[in-house]
Amino acid sequence: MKKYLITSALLYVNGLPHLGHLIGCLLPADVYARYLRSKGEETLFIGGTDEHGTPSEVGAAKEHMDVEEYCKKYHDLHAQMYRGFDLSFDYVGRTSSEQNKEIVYRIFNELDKNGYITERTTKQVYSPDDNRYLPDSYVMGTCPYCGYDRAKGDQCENCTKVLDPTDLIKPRSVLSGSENLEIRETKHLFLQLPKMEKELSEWIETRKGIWPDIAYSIAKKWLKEGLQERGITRDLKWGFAVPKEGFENKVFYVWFDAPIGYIGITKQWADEKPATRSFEDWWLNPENVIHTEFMGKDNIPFHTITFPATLRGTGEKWTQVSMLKGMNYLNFAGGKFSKSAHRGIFMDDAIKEFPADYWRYWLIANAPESDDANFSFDQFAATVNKDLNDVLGNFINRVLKMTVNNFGQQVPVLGNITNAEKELYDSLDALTEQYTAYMDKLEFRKAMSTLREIWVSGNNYLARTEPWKVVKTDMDYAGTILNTALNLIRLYANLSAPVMPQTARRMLDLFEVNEQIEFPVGKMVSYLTGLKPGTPFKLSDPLFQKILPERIAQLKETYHEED
RNA sequence: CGCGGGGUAGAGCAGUCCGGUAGCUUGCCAGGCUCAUAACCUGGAGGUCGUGAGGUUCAAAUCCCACCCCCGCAACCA
Repeated sequence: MKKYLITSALLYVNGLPHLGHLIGCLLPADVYARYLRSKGEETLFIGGTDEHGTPSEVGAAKEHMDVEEYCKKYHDLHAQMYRGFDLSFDYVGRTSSEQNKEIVYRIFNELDKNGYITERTTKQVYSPDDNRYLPDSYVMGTCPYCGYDRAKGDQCENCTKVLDPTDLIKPRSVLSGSENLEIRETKHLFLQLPKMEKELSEWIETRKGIWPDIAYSIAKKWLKEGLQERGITRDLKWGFAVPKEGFENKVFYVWFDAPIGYIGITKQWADEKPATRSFEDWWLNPENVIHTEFMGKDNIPFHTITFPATLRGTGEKWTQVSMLKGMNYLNFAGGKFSKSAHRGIFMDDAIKEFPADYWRYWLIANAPESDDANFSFDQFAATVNKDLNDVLGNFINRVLKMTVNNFGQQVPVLGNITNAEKELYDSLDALTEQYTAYMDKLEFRKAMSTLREIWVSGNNYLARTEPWKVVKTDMDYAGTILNTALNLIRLYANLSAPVMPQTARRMLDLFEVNEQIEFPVGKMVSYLTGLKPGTPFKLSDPLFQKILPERIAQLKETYHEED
């Protein structure tokens, strides 16, 4: 039996994650992981924070903290928010861990041995006043082409020309504003991607039609333009020291050690219980592991080109990515979410406003799969009110109350079934098969639309059988209808659990059965006759609450949503 | 002519690969039902499918060409 390895892109530790990060990788990965587990598949779900690099050093300085302390602080905050949203990671690790260092060194040494690492001297901007080398984008100045005075050293945002820091007129440091800059020569190590171009190209070709278009086409684009050697070291302090003579005072570039972090974090997980776990089972076991990666579209080149090249270059049999889900961006009120400007909705605020499942359902049902999507409170409220309250919540409520009023607080006896039940079974067979197919293909929007259809089919069944009338003439059949409807609640719990784990648990716990979540497969009739007659159930408050117009207006104001 | 994605009812989307009477959700209107969270079920109105009195075809949202608009990316901000 193959087993499933699921990784969500490691978010940069600087600052707090917002809804865009949540839907970009964390949440879809979690839904998929929960789906697979509930089907009984052996699943390992890995996540964590990406910590090395200039932004961490700068961020730490701003908060007058030691870099390590700073990263720990934000790592812990991230992890706390992941728990708040019920993200079921098996381990939330760190790219700065000892385990990752070990793997990074192992991979680097293999690459070096195999001739994929070369040295080259480059010119780099050094700022004595900041006491550091500056990445190109940390140098600002006047664009020589358009005269824009806030052009960055890698590109002018005004005229879009690609620049070198040395092109800028009156260059200055973004950090200190100092114009006292030097160009220093510095030696760096480069990964020879061109050597692997052909091999990568052939492999990517096999992913056509399997990966989403956006992932395949971005990878193809890079290959078409021709791969270039890529620097994997930096002149920084915060990072893994490069284990090579002459480079001891340099560290690996974040994009070299970040994806390797998936492996390092798996080792962190394994090291907690070395008797029963090993990272080799997952990462050096390509024949038996299906690896699925989730990421935002900006991450696609690194996951389709650089990271696979890094693993291949070692000559070892690392587990490579099988399926890759690249998401577009979620925008807020027509603009972008922004960490630096703190614009949009951040995960810590979101969880204070509404239960995790409200967000989880809306985000997955509106996932930016084919294009960038927008978040607005009007749409959010409309979906929560209609799908969750009216269609699902109200169904559960009406069934429970009707049963209590006619049969007491227990599941009535299932008597003879009629065409109405047979047709319900048939339609649910078809719908759940479709739902499963969409989940397998990671087509989340379509999966949610099908799940909703499944919920609607319950209301439809009641409209057709009219149990409120039947109770007056035929209590046996009325019991059969309500037995079926109660079983639907249990079925819905199991089907909805990957997206709405808390709600699903509450639904299942209405019945005193003490069951685990289990994803329904095969013929639905067995799931619709599973509750034993006489099983007691609870009445509970409605599962969801509507978001009223005043609340919407208030939220728009609090979060500065523009119309 | 940098590259990629997108432009389909008021809103949000599917359909485009493999041409064949334009579909879903919401909103709106009407009817049904009255068990339920003013909920549920059914029906209806609403679109010259970005533009081109373009091309191919018996037939184009779908294929080809040109142009326009929006979003993102350009390898040192993850």
